[in-house]
Amino acid sequence: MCSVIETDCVEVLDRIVTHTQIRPGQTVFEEGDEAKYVYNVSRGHVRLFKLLQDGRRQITGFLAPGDFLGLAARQTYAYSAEAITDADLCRLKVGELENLLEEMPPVRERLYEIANDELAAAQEQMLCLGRKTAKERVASFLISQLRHAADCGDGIAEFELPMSRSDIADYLGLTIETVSRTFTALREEGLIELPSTHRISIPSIATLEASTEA
Amino acid sequence: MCSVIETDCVEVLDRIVTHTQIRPGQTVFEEGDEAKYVYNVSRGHVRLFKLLQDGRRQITGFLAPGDFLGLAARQTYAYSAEAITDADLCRLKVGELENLLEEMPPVRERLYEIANDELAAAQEQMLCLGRKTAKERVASFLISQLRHAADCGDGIAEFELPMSRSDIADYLGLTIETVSRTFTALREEGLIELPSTHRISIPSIATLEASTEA
DNA sequence: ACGACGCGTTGAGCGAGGTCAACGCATCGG
DNA sequence: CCGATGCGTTGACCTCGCTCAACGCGTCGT
Repeated sequence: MCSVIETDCVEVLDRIVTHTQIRPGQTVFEEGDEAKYVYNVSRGHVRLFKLLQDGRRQITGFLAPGDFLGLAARQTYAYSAEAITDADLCRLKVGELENLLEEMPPVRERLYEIANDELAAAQEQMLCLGRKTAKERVASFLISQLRHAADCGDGIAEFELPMSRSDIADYLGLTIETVSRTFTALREEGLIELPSTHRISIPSIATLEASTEA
Repeated sequence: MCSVIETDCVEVLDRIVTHTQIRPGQTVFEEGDEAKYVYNVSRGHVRLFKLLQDGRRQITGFLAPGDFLGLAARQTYAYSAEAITDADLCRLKVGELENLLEEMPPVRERLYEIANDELAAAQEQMLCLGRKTAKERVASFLISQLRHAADCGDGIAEFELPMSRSDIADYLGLTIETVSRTFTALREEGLIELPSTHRISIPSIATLEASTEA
């Protein structure tokens, strides 16, 4: 299922791609490593993050099946990547990717689009981190996770959160405790339901969306 | 000086580009506007930002001469843009840009690089907003502004801050007062000097850099 | 010349979210 | 079967940065 680039050329890809499996918590690469490979997530979930020297962590994104990893085209990776769940990745040497790009120019166009989508998401996240309250951040996060889940199938407003409270906290610039308290508060207000710790149900998307700002 | 794309093809550009001048505070475009044009800053400084309904503002970036505006390639702009100082922009219809891209494929490659640089900067900023203290944020900001200024000439560690305290606050996810107090604190610690309100001098870059984290 | 205004600074008090600590609950290995 | 471990929740307290307010200073229009 590495076919996300272009469904036509799966056979070409199969020849130059390596499949790997990783376990929860396992590192794909670390910030500063030489950027030899580009990856695509075919199963499971991955977190991307940056660390400060004293261990403070900022998660810059979560990846789901179909998402790319390490496209940044710099000499070294600008962030670290770890599996959240069991995951399958397919891996491609950056040199091979460049060959591919010369053979198939529209692929570069597609990569450009991906970069711009990520950029737009990053700017939205800056707004979140810089200007929203804890409640607004959590609500925004849940809405965006819902959209992601909705794309991948069912229209129903219930979905799985594969990441831990600690991951959510480090994504939203909060502490574990604040995330937990905010979930509880949202539940008590009837904005969300928590069938289990990692499962979210949203009775009224519009109402929750209203509490993502103002 | 729109020649930043490719020095070779200035003549081609001159035919399809329009020059405009804008005054401090004037809007270039607003979030949600139809993205008809791409711009390049040839003089002055510009701020990019997103707003919440109640007026809270997050500045996502500052542009200096040579920087591009509105490259995001979506249907509508994902953020607003305003002049900080008097500024000259050159403007290009997105359609024209696409023609240009087909004539000169390496330009697309360049745009891809630009997008990735912006993405890396955005991720660094997320780390700042999500996990750094006020002092660390201001120090990080000053170091990055210094690097920008250093690229554009003099190796000396003194430079101009074209933006107001309010802009800095909205970029760093702080209030005006906290920014002001932090400047004062950094000055009292000898980490920076303030020859005037919008002028910064850094006696020891290494020392200031050390206070951008941990 | 001068009041008005915008911008930056400083002070006093407050509150959202952080810190520290205890506890519940599920999972797991012995 | 049971203690250990990891994760999430809850409570009590504290602190960093926010709010509100006053003031200084430079600029501008009249």
